[in-house]
Amino acid sequence: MQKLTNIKSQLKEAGLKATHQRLVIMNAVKEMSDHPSAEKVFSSIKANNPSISLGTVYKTLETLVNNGLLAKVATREGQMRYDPRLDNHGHIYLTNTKELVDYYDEELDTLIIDFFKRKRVNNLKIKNISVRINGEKLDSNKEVLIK
Amino acid sequence: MQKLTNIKSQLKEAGLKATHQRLVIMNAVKEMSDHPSAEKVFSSIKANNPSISLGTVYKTLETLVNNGLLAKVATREGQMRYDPRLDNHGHIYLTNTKELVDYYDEELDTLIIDFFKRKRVNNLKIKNISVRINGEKLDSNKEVLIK
DNA sequence: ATATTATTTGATAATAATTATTATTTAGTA
DNA sequence: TACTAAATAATAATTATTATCAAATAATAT
Ligand SMILES: [Mn+2]
Ligand SMILES: [Mn+2]
Ligand SMILES: [Zn+2]
Ligand SMILES: [Zn+2]
Repeated sequence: MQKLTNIKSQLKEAGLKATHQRLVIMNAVKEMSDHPSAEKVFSSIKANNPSISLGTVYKTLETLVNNGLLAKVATREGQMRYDPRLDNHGHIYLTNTKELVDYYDEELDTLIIDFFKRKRVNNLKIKNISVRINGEKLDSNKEVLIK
Repeated sequence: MQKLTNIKSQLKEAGLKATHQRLVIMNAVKEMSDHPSAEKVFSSIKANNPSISLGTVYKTLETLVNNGLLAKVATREGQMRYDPRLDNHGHIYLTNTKELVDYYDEELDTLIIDFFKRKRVNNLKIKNISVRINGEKLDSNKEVLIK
């Protein structure tokens, strides 16, 4: 598993100890494509790592976020999810399945960036602008796609 | 107070009993311009209405949302806030002060709507699209404004 | 106006998600 | 291989929110 070696160096680079727990948790978030919650990460790793506690999962995810290795995003219902993609992108939240799907579109990015470039922003330091699409997944077997 | 009479008819129209609690809570959300949490609504009304309980505030806000009289929006940190504005609009979340500020812009709306009109949307029924701006408020006394 | 009744409320308990505490363990270093 | 600061496991605590249910009340009928 070459991936774990890569994660190991990411941790080192961030000045974090490369513990087994961090490797496993970081790897789990990267493998789960739908922005897992802490609970989801916990249950995905527990078969192979029964000794890792839920508290450690929460604390580790927080550490990874604070050190810029993961992003954190709230669902419309207010639950926190973890995102291995660090670049700015949008999300589609499927209200019926609670899936959170990435949405990338160069053109939309440009459109929005250009739009705000033309605006006067008073008393605000913008950190990021994101588009969120809420909707219902129609066929739960098929993928959601906007293209 | 003419406002309360108006709220009363909104409640009736929605098929809800116009209770004192509902009038007071709805009025409080409308008066507080920064999308209050249930706790904030509770503390804003408790001086004049010491008998209204926090549970009632939560349940009433939920009822008002379910009947289309209020909207509900999660902050980036996952807490729920209540919004008296029902039309589709964006929000600016001020991470330092936790204020949630409305952002209206016709032009941006049109831009986004037109953009998605040109897209193929597969297996998804879009309910709404919103733009969220996260940033830091620079001077806590002055207002945030994008124009 | 009063009685009737389905709804709503207040008090309280319960739950869900997350964070804190602390003794024990471990990764990185010497 | 030993040392030590940092991390973890187990557990308790907290925060935000929802559920329960007996008592109160708004809307309707008399
Ligand atoms: Mn708008
Ligand atoms: Mn929550
Ligand atoms: Zn994402
Ligand atoms: Zn708003």
